[in-house]
Amino acid sequence: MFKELTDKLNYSQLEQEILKFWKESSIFEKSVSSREGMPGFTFYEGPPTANGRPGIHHVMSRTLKDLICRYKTMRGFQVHRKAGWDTHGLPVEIEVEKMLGFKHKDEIVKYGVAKFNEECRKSVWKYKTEWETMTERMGYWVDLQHPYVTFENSYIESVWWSLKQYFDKDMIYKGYKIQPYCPRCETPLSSHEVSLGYEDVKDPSVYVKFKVKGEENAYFLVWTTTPWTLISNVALAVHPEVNYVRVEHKGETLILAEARLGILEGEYTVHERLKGKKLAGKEYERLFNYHQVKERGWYVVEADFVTTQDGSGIVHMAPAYGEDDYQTAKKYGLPTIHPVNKSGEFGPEVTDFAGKFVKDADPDIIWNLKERNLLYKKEKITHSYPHCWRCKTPLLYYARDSWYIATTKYAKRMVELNKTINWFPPEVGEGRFGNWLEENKDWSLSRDRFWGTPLPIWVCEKCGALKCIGSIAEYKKGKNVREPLDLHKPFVDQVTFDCSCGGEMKRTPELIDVWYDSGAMQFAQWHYPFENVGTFTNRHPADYICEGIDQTRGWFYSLHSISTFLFDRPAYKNILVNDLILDKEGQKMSKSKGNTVDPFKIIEQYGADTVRWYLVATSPPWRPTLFGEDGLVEVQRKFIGTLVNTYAFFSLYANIDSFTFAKERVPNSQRPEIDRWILSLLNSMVANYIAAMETYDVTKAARMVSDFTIDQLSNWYVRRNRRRFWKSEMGPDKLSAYQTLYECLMTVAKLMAPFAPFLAEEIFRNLNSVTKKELGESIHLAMLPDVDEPAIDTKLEGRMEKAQRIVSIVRAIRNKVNLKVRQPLKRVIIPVSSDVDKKTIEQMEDIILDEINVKMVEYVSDDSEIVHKTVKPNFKSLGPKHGKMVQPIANAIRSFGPQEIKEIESKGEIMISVNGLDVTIAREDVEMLHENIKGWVAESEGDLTVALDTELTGELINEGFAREFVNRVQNMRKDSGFDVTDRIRIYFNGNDRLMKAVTSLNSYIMNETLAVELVESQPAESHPVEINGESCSIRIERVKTNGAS
RNA sequence: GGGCCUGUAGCUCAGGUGGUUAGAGCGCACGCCUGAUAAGCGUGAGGUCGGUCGUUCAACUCGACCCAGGCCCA
Repeated sequence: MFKELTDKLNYSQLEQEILKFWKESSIFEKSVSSREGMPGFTFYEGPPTANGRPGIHHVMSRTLKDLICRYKTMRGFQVHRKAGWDTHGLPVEIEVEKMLGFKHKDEIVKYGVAKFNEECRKSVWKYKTEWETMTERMGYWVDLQHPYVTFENSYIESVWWSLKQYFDKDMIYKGYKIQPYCPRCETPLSSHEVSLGYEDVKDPSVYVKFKVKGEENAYFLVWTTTPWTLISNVALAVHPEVNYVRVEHKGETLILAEARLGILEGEYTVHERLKGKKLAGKEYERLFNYHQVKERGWYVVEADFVTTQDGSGIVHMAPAYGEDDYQTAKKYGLPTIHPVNKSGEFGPEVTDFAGKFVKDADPDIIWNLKERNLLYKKEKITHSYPHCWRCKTPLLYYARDSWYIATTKYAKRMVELNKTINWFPPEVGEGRFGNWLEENKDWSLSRDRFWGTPLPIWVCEKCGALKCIGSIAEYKKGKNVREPLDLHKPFVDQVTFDCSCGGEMKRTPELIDVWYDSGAMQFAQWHYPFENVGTFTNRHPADYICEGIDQTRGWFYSLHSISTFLFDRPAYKNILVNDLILDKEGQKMSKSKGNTVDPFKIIEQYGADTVRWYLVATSPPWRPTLFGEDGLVEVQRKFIGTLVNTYAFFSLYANIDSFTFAKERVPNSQRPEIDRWILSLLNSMVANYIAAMETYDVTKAARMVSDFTIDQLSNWYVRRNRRRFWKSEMGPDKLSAYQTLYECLMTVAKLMAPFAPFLAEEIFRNLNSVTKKELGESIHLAMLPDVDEPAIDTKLEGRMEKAQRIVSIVRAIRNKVNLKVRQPLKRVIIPVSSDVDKKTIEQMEDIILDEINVKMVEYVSDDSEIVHKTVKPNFKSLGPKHGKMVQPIANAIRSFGPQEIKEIESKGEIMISVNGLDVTIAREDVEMLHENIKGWVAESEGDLTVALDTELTGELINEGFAREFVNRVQNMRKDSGFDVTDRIRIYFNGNDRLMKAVTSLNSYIMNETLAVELVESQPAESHPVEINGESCSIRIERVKTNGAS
């Protein structure tokens, strides 16, 4: 027996049962082990950061990861996928700090770094459980039993090994970097944290005069919103190509960009116009002289980043406090002045403002300038400025000591190798990622934190020599190595080495960027090169990775950068990028807005299949997806529900008929046309599906499966063929019907399996448990079917489409003239232009007639008098031939009457004169339309026209009554809860007209309703029923019989 | 300020090597069909295919510019 399902299925419960089956039968493990010896397909898991609960967007990317892996498995690949956890970094530290109630970095030191890191290590697993639960529940198959964990010694050892490769080639150096920094928390923030804390604030907007050296009364006019950085000014920057002017204004000479003259208040006279590059090198007088420096400064430099969008077109440079400033200073060898301590206060040497928090010193500095007549004007400006998301302190940009990887040295190679990667969509690879590589900057590697992979560089206190440790073995040669080994702070900091100079080498205190951790997973996940060298060789690069677009400059980059340097090849071959999930209003989901979606709740409510299908089918992954529950309801009702119903229909009748697919497969050639049609469509779909999947167009693939299932399989094939299942005797025709529907269901299940693995499994197992046609115990061990090329008959597909269109036209006519489909009609008239045309429709006649409840099709040759034809210009063919003449010619064609049309049909062309020119119009230059048929109700759609004979004879009316009668009886059967196979007795009574119809067609009625007897009576409990305006009463009762059918 | 993406019906989305009549689903109204279907079908209302300019016989489609939204960067 096939297990019977209903569409009232509890999907969540069903999924739980399937999860149990997968677990108990180790199906995931078998899906890998059963492919031993087959070609490999490697997936790299981007490790989730373990600092928060999984969200719906994680369900999205995990669905995409999973479905490609399942698909490849079903195509015969052995798919390797190892789970991973990103366990280091500031996010973890922040969680722990919150837990311990810390507000300052110092508190961690006081608390003890060892204890703190121990808390971090524990904190990670708190979230891991939730992730694992979600992963499992949604059906994401990844090897959770053997994950890579970035804090494990073996992982760190691999990371160290790779850093040493860089170090040995002289690719790691120490330099300065401008970093956003919270002076209150005394910590630099990552860019991600910075983006959390933008707020609109009012800042001073001041125009300052810098006196030009050697010129009387002449000043550069300079704009800034951070007056406190003026203490550290060392240069002014102009754009070399921008026009600057020297103006006479209120008795002074000012220099500024011509485009910014509008900022001057009052009259001015322009004396000179010159390009920025002409100003380069000009010296000016320092505003403040607190610091002595060696380097030359205080002159005009050229810089491309200068704009005339705001300010004066001359930019003040304080290399310690701005990235652009810093880069420019490096280029020109300018001095750096950094008089601010770690709390954001001026040092004692800044005598006038010493000890003041820099932002608070702004008004004093402005006052100071004003007194010295160096202030042009002062305003307020509102702009968005980053704040610490924890304590709301405005962030400062500081130059800080930092270790770098010289990625710019191999950036070109990264660009080249990127071109060999298949990006989906391609524009992310070319644009966002490609441009990023083109503008590559050295990788700032170090972090001044506690919980992370320590930078394995030891520095000699005496001679400054550097030593990079690349393995645990090397590390153990140091002093004070503690067992058990823990390659974290503070233990690594206690280890020292002897320098050849006799000095002692101590570790530089920094950690490395967590992005390096995750980027190293391509080898560190197998502890390469210390173990698994072969595994690494076989599984690098990855065939496939998939993450959110926010990883472009994160993981996508760290993988690519490291791989390019270490292995001179890309880390991944195919990459599917997914965009954000927004709420249904298109707003970003955020906890503060309260519009986030709890994935656990959603999955329990709708089932993982529905959620997965919805996320993939609703819009391409690389486009932002608007998440709305209405969409989930629709997916479940339409696709999932329809499929379950189709299966339920199949199992209901297959069980009645004991169909088990035991008999041999009926060859396609011996199946009825409609079976061959659906099988043809099915195979066409398989071909299209594979093509879409191979280019990672998963949305297209999913949509075609659901369109096929809903429109063609359920609403046409099954509906058209119901009678074959429940009416006819078991014979070749019925067998063919069962086999065809079975094949469709099995194939649909397989195609949907990567996307909706649970229901696919249920259908597969239900089907296969009876037929045993597949060897595997799970659909996820099965192979996708090959395309059965000979089964594809595109002509047949075209014919059926035509039939469907004819049916649709007739329904429209019936609707218009108010004749319901239950009323049989005599004939339809279809004009045909050729024998081929006629034959095409003839082959579909049975289907058409049955569907529209009409007795016959009458074909009229389209040159018949009654067919009213028109022609339409075919621009596709006329255009290239006639160019500019096309419009007048088109007008001439539109005015063709029956004579011209006849001529063009018989001779294949016609000569006409347009604007005095002779033009030949060929058959292909026009589209022939049958617009109407004289004397009939007709409708057209495109090149198809159908007319309906609406005349009703007494006989037809009788038949109409009979069909209505059957309909009422069937409804009563259903309402009474009778089995589809139950025999019944019908008692009925009505007026003469009705009685006559019912009696004359009683065998038809009995046959349709499985009635053994049709009794004319006036029963007491009969139901009053109205049929086409006539009243009658009907009662039915179940009859006991021996045996079925 | 830069890069990329998006803009098609009230909503969610298709479509296109340029061809004159732009589609589907949801929602609304009316009608129909139904012994698998809380489904389906038909009809109606609903579109200057974001705007301008250009290329072309012909632009929703190609190009330039602009506007709006999003993401990333600065």
